[in-house]
Amino acid sequence: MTFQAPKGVSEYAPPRSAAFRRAIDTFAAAVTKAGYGYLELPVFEDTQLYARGVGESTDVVTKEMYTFEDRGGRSVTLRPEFTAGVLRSVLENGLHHGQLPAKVWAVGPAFRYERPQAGRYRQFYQVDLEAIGSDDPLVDAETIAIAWDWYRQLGLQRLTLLLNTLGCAECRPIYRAALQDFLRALDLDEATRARVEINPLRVLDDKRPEVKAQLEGAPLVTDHLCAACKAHHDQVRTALADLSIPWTDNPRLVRGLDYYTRTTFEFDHPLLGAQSAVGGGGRYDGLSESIGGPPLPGIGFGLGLDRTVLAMEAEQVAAAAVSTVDVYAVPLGEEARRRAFALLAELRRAGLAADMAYGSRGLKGSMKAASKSGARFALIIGERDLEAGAVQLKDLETAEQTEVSLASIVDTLKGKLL
RNA sequence: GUGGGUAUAGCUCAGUUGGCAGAGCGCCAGGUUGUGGUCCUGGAUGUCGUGGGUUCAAGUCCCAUUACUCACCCCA
Repeated sequence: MTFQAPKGVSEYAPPRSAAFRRAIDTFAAAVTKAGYGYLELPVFEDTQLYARGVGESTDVVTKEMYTFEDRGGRSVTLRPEFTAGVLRSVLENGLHHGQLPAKVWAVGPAFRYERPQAGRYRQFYQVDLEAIGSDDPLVDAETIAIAWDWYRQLGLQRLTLLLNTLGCAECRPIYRAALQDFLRALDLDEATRARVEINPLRVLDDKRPEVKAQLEGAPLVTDHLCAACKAHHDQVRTALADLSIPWTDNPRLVRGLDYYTRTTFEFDHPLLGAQSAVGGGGRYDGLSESIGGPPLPGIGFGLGLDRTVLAMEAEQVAAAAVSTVDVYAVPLGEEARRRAFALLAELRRAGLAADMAYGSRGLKGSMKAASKSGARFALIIGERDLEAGAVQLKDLETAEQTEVSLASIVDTLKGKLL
């Protein structure tokens, strides 16, 4: 073939796509029950929204964005994450003027120009959820619980929830200065030294052994929290404990986006190789103002669907392709094909899932197709049957076959299947 | 952006010191003139990633290139 999918994109064809769909459908049902409304968002935004929202110093903005100029000379960027666009939409649609928090969710692809590897794609999929306009720690706990329960519903047992707090505008600068003092004394490469000056917290996240070793005695946020942040953090943890959700406190958990304040969290899976974070999120109490909105606290998460599917496969809980049809018609001869085709539509209108053997295959081949379709019943329609005004109804599990009149076959099947 | 590995049928992969392009699975057909799953038999599908080079001869050796893949960085 001349064409292949662009480098680094993920795509889902049957039977793998079943797990992908199930993940989305399960999420949609769960968050709808928790009061979240659906947001259908553009897949690209004004480049400045991400530059200012996500943060000029982040890798996402400096080297991973799909940015281009449209024909009108506007700089637009394929979304590298959801939160900035969600907040923009909430503000633009005035949802923050209604009852708070404004609770919304979204799903779809996001884009980052990176070198692909296991679990990391240039076009990847996320479900996203945001609660905007409340600083109640119970809202933090609610979002975490929703993510946790979703993973459990999908059958995932081996996830670890990592939890941290990054402080607020009050206490973070003090901690930041203390951390910088510590980091400047270390033996670090040039890129990391630069990061110490721009965003020292992210140095804590470094996974290289030679750097990790030096970080042993680094000052921790949790020791520099103001009273309000400490109380907030404690209340989040108490709420999680009340829900029997296990977590691991990780004072080194930073996350790569600049807007996070207070609560941050991440879900890690042990079987995914290097890209082990299947989802993550946190609070972003200053984000609204940084994109020109009113002061408006918020919290949310993005959960990676690609990595979730990989985790489901690794834990062997990905849905096996289940039968999608109940009835499979097997016509013999041209006249029978016409009648079967019409009957098929009738069955579907009656609410039954039905398919038939298309093309001119022999009876044996058609029966094989019926068997492979996973249908419970085969409907054999031959010339002899048509003359008798009947069809042969075969139960493909028991191999039991009965003759049913054409006039009553739809009702008969409805009786058996609905 | 940096480093390693791989590329042969629809899929998973074998292919020896360079000597006729292979297996399993899947697909199709037949065994059974109107009956699936099991079984048996047969069949189709290949620019051996691409371009060059060495050689009487290249899937195999050399060079380049592209794609895929894993890891670093970072993140979903």
